[in-house]
Amino acid sequence: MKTVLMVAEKPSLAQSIARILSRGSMSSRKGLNGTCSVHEYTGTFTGQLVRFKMTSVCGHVMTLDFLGKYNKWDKVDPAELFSQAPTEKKEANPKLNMVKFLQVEGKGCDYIVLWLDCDKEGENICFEVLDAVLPVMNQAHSGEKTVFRARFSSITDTDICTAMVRLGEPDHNEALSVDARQELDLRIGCAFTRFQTKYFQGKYGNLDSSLISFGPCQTPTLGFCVERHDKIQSFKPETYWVLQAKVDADKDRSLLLDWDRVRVFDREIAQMFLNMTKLEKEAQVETMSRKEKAKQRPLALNTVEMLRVASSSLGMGPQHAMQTAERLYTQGYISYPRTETTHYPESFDLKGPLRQQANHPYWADTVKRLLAEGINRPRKGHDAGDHPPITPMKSATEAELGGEAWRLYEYITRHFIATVSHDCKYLQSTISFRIGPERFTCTGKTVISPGFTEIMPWQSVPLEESLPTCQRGDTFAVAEVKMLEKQTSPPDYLTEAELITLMEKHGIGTDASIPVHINNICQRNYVVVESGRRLKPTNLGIVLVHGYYKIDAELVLPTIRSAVEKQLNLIAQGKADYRQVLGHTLDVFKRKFHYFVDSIAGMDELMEVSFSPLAATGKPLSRCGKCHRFMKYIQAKPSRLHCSHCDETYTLPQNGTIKLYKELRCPLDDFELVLWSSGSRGKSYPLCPYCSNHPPFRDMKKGTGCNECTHPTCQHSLSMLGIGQCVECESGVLVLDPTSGPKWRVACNRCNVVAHCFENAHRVRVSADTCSTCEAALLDVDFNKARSPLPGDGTQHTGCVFCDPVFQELVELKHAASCHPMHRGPGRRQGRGRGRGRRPAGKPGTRRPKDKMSALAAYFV
DNA sequence: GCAAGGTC
Repeated sequence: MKTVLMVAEKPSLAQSIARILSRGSMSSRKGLNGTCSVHEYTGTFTGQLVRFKMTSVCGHVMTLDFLGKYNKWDKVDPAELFSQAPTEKKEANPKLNMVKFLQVEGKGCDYIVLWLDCDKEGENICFEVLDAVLPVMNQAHSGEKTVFRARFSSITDTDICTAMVRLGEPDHNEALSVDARQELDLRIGCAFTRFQTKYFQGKYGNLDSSLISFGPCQTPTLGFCVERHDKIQSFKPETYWVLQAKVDADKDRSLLLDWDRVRVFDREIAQMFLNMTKLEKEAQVETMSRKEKAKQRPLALNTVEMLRVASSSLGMGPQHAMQTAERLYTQGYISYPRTETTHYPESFDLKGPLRQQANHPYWADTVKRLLAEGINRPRKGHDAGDHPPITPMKSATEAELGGEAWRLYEYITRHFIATVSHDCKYLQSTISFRIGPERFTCTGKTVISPGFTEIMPWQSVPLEESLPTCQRGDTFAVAEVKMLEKQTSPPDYLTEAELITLMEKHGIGTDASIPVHINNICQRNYVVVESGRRLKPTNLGIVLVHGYYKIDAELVLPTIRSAVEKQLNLIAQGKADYRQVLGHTLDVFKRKFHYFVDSIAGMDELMEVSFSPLAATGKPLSRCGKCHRFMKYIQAKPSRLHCSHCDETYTLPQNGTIKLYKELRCPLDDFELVLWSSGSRGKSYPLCPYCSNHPPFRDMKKGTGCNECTHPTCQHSLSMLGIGQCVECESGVLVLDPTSGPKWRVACNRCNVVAHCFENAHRVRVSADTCSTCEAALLDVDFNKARSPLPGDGTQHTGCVFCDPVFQELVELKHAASCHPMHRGPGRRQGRGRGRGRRPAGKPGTRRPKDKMSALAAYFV
């Protein structure tokens, strides 16, 4: 029997599609990466009985990057990134082992059906999948077609089944347009980012951003925020005047009337109108109208609208809202949260999800009534052909979901119920009056039926008293006419919700990437989120945008993305050649880049005003090995040492603190050593600022400390303080932390393993002798006389931390704590209680530390 | 160390 491999874009879709096509009779298993599943069933394909294997990727299989040597910032001129620097495709997520997985599953298959999302990115992923799988599939008989593309517009039985019988071919042009986009974004973004970062970080000490980035999406996003800032700055309040009239409606009620001229900006003219009306005793009714109006129920929910409401009403940032929504999705509470679609397919079962909510403590009444009286068809929205609108899939309570997730879920559910509710109907009454020569109006609204506003009370029509019934010619006594002086007020900073709307309008980013761009400009310290989730640009953000305006405004205009996308669409439609468009666009931006580089002084003038030069920043800390003067420690991101005499800057490891290390010097370059520490519970090691930036030995990497230095005799080096191979990671060596006493520690120089050794020793040295069992270096320990753990009166002991029975009892394995819990990666085990984390000595199957010399030898390869 | 786009 022949086998048909089918591939969707994400695991959840593979499952839904397989369930539809197999009519529920499939067998499922996890793939080798633990993330993607394979669903198998038999059926017919091109008239024969076959075995179907439905699986998925996880988004893009490959990502584009420069060849390794072009990623060395100080060796490559950013201008080379436009053409000379070759690019290569790498696996997008090496942990998922996607290529291997696809090849294992694709081996021996005869046909492949591509079920990737029906957009350009999906089309591109089709070819990534084919590149991986075609080489291992069975050879086709001559002329036989083996590659098919399924095109579907929603995940419904009819659409999926129709797609299966109308298979087409993947569209190479669409895929190529994505290849072009990837290459443009990479080359342009990296060139500008590297140039700006190096230029400004080399001059200023208090930029407070480790990166001065540029990108066709993030830069215009920042541009919107600064544009609003500029409007606020340049705003000049103007005084204006309005007339306000009050008439008596009944004995104890008066109506406030609005002036039809709204306002005037000339006091004397306002005064003239006041004079003409204030003596009038009566207001005459010119017209009275009553109209039934409706406030429409909302369109079904898509991602962007969810993010807007999450920010403006729930006070949740887009990134956080998206993470919360993803969790609700993977736990089965809501449907797929990334969708542009606001329209339910005709066949969509709306009552199913609604019935789920029929017993919910908060909205059972509304839902039951809707089910009994019949739901309203949702409004016709936009169908982007991706996924159905965001819909609650099962009922949940606050206790079950907890705080944030509940609030988002509650909103999604109320919104869903609203979409199948009726519109809100209200009566709008308008009375138009004349007082002397001037006209005034009064409007009032009364609710006829609340409709959806019952479930979305924040959308309710505000309660107002109904207006009196009257007709043309009726008169009301004027109680008062007065003139009010007011001032125009500046706009406020842009809210996140407004920014999302602007980005969507200008096609900057996608539903999935909009939160990422907003997050980027926050993390790079270009804007800060203020109360009400308003985005206020920082000095750095303002200077950058004003600089672009000065040099080349196109770099920050919202059209930069759409202009390029227009070109890319020509490729997708087959109207332009991929190479030509790519070459031409790169050429345009290369010219822009050179012009930008030549004109950078224009941006620098603005920088000078807000930021201090390197030489004027920081505090003196350690001595330079070249001129022996003090270098200044610049704490602001990225932290570094600067020698103003030599005009050299030495970057330091980030996310830690730096101290002078006993005025000790590096034997190689005479620089004073500093001590890097990740916090009281973490790791620390000495570091030579010069070696760390210019590694003295071929095997040493940049950015490392003395604990990775292979100097044969320096007392701070790995050679002198190294003990043995790390018990967890492949390449690390456990090194004695010479500063850790009296709570002595040994820490891996690569991963975050830390072993707490001896609490009450006043001296610990690494011996030249090695353990006869495991060949790790022995430790020579002098314990405190009063609190020695040794039997009898002994205070001195030499032994192996792994094998010596005395030491084994004293060693406890932990993981270094980072400065802040946020910096800890996922899934990292934290230090455990005494005992459990201890190394199980000599237990079969556990990895023994390699001997010290062979571990060291690995460094010299 | 960089972009933007998928997805986990």
